[in-house]
Amino acid sequence: MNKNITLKDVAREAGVSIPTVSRVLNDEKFVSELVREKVKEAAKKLNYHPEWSARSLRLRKTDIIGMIIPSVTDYFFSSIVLGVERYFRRKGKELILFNTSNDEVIEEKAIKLAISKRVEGIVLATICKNNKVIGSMIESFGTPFVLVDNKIEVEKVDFVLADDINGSYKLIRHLIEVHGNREIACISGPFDESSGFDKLYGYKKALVEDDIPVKEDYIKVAHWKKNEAYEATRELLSMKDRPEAIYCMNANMLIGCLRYLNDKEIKVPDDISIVTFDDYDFVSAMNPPITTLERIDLEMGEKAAELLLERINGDGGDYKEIRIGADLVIRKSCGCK
Amino acid sequence: MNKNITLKDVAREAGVSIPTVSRVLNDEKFVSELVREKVKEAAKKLNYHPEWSARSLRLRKTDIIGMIIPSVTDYFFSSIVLGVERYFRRKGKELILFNTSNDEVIEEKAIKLAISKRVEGIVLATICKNNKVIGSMIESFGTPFVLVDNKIEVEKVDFVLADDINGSYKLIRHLIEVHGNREIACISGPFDESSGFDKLYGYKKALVEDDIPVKEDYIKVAHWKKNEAYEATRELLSMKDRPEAIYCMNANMLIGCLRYLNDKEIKVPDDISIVTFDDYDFVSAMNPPITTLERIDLEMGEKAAELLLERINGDGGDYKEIRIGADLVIRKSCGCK
DNA sequence: ATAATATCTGAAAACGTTATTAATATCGTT
DNA sequence: AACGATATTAATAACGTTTTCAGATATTAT
Repeated sequence: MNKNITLKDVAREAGVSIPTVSRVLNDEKFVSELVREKVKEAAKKLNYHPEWSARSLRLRKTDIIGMIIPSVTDYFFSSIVLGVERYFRRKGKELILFNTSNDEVIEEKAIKLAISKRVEGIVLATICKNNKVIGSMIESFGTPFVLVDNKIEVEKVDFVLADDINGSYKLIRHLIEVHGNREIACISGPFDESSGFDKLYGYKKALVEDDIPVKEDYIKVAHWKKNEAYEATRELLSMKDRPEAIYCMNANMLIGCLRYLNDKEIKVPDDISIVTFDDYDFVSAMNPPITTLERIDLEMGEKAAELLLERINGDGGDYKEIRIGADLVIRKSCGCK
Repeated sequence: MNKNITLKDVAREAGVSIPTVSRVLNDEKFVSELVREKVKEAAKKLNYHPEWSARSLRLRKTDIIGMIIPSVTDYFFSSIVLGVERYFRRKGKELILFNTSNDEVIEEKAIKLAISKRVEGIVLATICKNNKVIGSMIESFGTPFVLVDNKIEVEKVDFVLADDINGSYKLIRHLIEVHGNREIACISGPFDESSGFDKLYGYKKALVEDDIPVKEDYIKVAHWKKNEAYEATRELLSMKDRPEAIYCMNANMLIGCLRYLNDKEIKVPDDISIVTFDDYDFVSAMNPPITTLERIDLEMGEKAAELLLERINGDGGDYKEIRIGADLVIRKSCGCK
């Protein structure tokens, strides 16, 4: 284990003072070519790496961004992480990842931890619902936040959200207009999360437009979970007025739904049509491929990162709420050829 | 933006000296109950958070781990990230994520960056092949490394790897012994990566055991990629001696393969059998569900984290190479009922 | 009562960097 | 040749913590 090389060592090697080395390495002006060369050479020779905690202590900036998500193995969130990471990598900032495992307590701790690590900003996909805790935490710190995916009641924060209402609306309208479906069920997220609420709103809006009654029995809340969606599908298919189509509001619930259909050898789209909100690689590899909406997760990640950086740099202006829309991706599971 | 509260502020508030506050907050001995209470109260009142760059500068430890992977959106890697994150979270360490996008140059930069950030250790899933650059970089730094997924020629490093040979072997033996298949093709990773090489080795070993000739035409290298696997599947199915079964060596290539089969409406397992190496959520939701091996990615992540921590703490002992094995998960795509 | 010991507290230094300020060298102009 | 302006360098302080180390106080033993 070789002892760390510091500016002091480089300075001695190059025969100059410490600040001069610092100036060279930070590409500042007011240093002669000769010295510049000497210093660079010495730094290279000694294999110098700056001590970043000293730097950030002095500069009062860490170049670190916090990213707090429920689950990195969720297709949706890992894509957002990619978008955020990619953006900040180009800007010379690092990403610290916090995986809350869908646990509100862990989420709270993660926020506190991130703050105490002096991250410059936080991208947060919260699972918090009506709970005011997170909101007041956010407001009590000076650190900028961008919230993705879910909207909660909190001031002075930017939002990057999916256009849940219109996405749902488009999917359901397709089933109605093109396939003449009227008996359309949905496997839903919880309504106390904005994404669940809005997706349901879009679903209802599409039905109401053709005076199709909204049957409460057709709305199954599966909390974005595979297992619950499996069960929900079972219930839907055992109804006497079995639906003609099922709309899954996320990829996990699609998986649960399809598992049930496979187990019972129920044919898609002959026996029942399926549509889902999120397009991931495997969605198009299904048999049949599933009709869905374009992917927006990467775009959401990049946009969130962009907003956060503006806010960090102090030129964010008014707080924004950005909705990212998506067009239909029509495949076969809805009955299209 | 409220100015940061420091030990100094807390000390003044509590009417004690700075070191005393430090001692209280770090739960050290030699401080009276009275003072302890006063300080804690003051810290809470002022909402004190330690300045972590100062702390790590003084303590010469950062509590930060670097995690370098090719792609966080890959099912395999995101699970490893989860395993690593979960382990280190419990140990009070943070995870900085580097996504190299399968680019060797970015990977090199990521390593250097991680080192200069003084991470205490690095979990690396390298895409490096015969290239000696990464190896010599690793050896030149004092920072502990654990390499996952891929093995390269490098000293003084721990490895956590899948038991690629036996996994492949089990899958192919199942096709041979249970289904009597002899014409078995594979869509493979590149052979200059250990995981590709070893998986191919297991595949051949299984064939040779029954004196089944290894046809080079049946081995298609698709570099773990969806698109290339799509093309490979096309080629395989247009051969005059079309195979009875295809073995996909990772989930991405499975997706590409299935996309082609769906496009051409080729039935699994009636027209062709399919097996794959990795089990992910969607693999069991396919129609039919795909026969595969148990998931080991989470275990790999946790194990890698464990080894790295031992190494950081200096009680790692001899360098290890750990192989994690997995049993078959038999579903319907191989022809089983 | 005194000495010895255990317990508590504060002053000062150090970690490695950058910013400020001051000092020196260089140059062109008169 | 002397002056001021400018370019280059060095000395020093500061960022917020923890770690000596020494001093102070309380406790116990003699």
